[in-house]
Amino acid sequence: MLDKLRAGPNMTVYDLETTGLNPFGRDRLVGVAVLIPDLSLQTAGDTFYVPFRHRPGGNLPLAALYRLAPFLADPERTLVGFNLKFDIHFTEADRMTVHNQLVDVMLAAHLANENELSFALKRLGAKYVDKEAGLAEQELVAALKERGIKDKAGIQYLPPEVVAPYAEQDVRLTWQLALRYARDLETQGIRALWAGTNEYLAAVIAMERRGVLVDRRACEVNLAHAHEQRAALYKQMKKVVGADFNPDSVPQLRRILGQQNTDKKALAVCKHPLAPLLLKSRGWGKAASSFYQPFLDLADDADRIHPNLSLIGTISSRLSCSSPNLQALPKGSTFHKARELIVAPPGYTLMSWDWSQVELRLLAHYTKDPFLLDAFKHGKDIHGETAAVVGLPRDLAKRINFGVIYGVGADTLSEELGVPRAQAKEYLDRYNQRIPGVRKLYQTAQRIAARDRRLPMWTGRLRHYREEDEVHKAMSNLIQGGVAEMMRLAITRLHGLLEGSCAHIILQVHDEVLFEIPEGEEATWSPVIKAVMEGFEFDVPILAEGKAGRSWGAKDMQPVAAPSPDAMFTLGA
DNA sequence: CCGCATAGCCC
DNA sequence: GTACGGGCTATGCGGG
Repeated sequence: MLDKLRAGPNMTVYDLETTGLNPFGRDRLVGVAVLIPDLSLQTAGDTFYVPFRHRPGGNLPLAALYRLAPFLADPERTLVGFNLKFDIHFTEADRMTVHNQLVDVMLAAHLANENELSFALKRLGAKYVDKEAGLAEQELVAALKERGIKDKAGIQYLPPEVVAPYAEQDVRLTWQLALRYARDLETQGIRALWAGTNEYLAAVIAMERRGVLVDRRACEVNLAHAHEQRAALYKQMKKVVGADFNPDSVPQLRRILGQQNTDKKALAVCKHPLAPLLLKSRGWGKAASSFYQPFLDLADDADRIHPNLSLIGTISSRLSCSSPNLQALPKGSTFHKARELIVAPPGYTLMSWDWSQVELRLLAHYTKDPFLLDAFKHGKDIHGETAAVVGLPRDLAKRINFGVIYGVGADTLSEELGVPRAQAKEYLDRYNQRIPGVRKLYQTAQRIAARDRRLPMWTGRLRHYREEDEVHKAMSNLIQGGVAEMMRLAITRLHGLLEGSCAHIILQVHDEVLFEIPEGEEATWSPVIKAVMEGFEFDVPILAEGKAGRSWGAKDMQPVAAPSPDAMFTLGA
């Protein structure tokens, strides 16, 4: 195989079998499937399956695995795979570094159609390559079952010759899909975006691998405290109710409170003596079960959490985040102290950089509305200006500004603002009268989406519309997707600039980037980060603000003195 | 065991 | 009459 790798094209199709799903824990690769493609397309290419950790034996020594290392480290070579994040994490768990150019077929599938019901290799294979693409896996599952193994994680207990046909079919499917999507994306005119998202993938893989450091001791203390609080509150609530009950059961609460709605908003105005206790109990419960406990469960031996950052998790091209969802950590309240648990390692500072009102700025760019352009070009307070022209308090204006991006209607707005429907309608009418560009963009975007069944973001990325009833989201998609594309470009650029240094990107939260910066290098990197994040040529300036501290918690973070970078980096528009 | 409903957290 | 965009997770509950 090594000879053929050397003699063949500078391209490897690569797929690993593993003992499980967690490369940051105890799971390791079991075998390596490789396809050496025939770029003339005369043949299907040669496939190999090399076993290393099968329990029945028949393995090659790990020394043979490391002979792949030079190929994987070669920046001139291309690595083709399906969900390469997975394969690369496992490759690196065996202390090999991947510096190939990446081509991820799963990302192509998402670019081609973000509405795809499943992005599983077998499903896409069956749909676009071969109806029987699932057969090899069925045989594999049957072989597992014969041996009383219910989980695919048991693949290591099968002999290599049983696994090989399955593993080799996966690389074959991957390659066939790669060819199929190359044509598809070419037809759609978005082939270049595939290269762009593959570069971004490399940055995301690095973020996941580094992960974030959690303060384990503080997690344990907070968890115990939350449990104590919850237990004490239950005692009080039991007295109020007069019997045992389950505070997590909505049907029981409905009976006790005598009302249908038991959510936070309803409880806030509920006169029942149980309501305030229940609110507190839920607060502590949420903190314990959604944040403190998962942090402890998911942290590795070095107290680092490696979240799953999915590039196919949203239709808008944002990242989604799971295990845990670090994009949804509470910003701070009486109960939740989750962000404070994300801390800087010794010798480092955490830095957070976020864009200021970036969605509204992109909205200004698209609408070209004089009011919005003027406000942002002259650094005015956008919510204050909106309040002045619409004729309402600033905090309500702020909420209208967020609402219009989503295409808010009078009903929702009246609920949101706590004013009568007629009043909300009046606000919206006045908004549209004084700032007419937004409504116009809403209609234009919707018209294009309905007519073409697709809508391009400013980078060319497409949002595809299957159903007519989705096109009302067009403007929102355009703005949210547009910001996500800005973030993709900024992160890709920053990843390149930080490579080889001791400063690292560790997380991205839609319009915010979190860094670990070595102490003393803050002033070195701040201008670079600021310049990249502000380096967009739209019709209004794009601004980024930095904060730094020992944890991600608001009270630990201090503003970073804002340097005025030259326009060293431009990401176009 | 799984899907749905409800609740709650984020941008 | 329609109409607030995009996510993830925990828990309970009812059907199979």
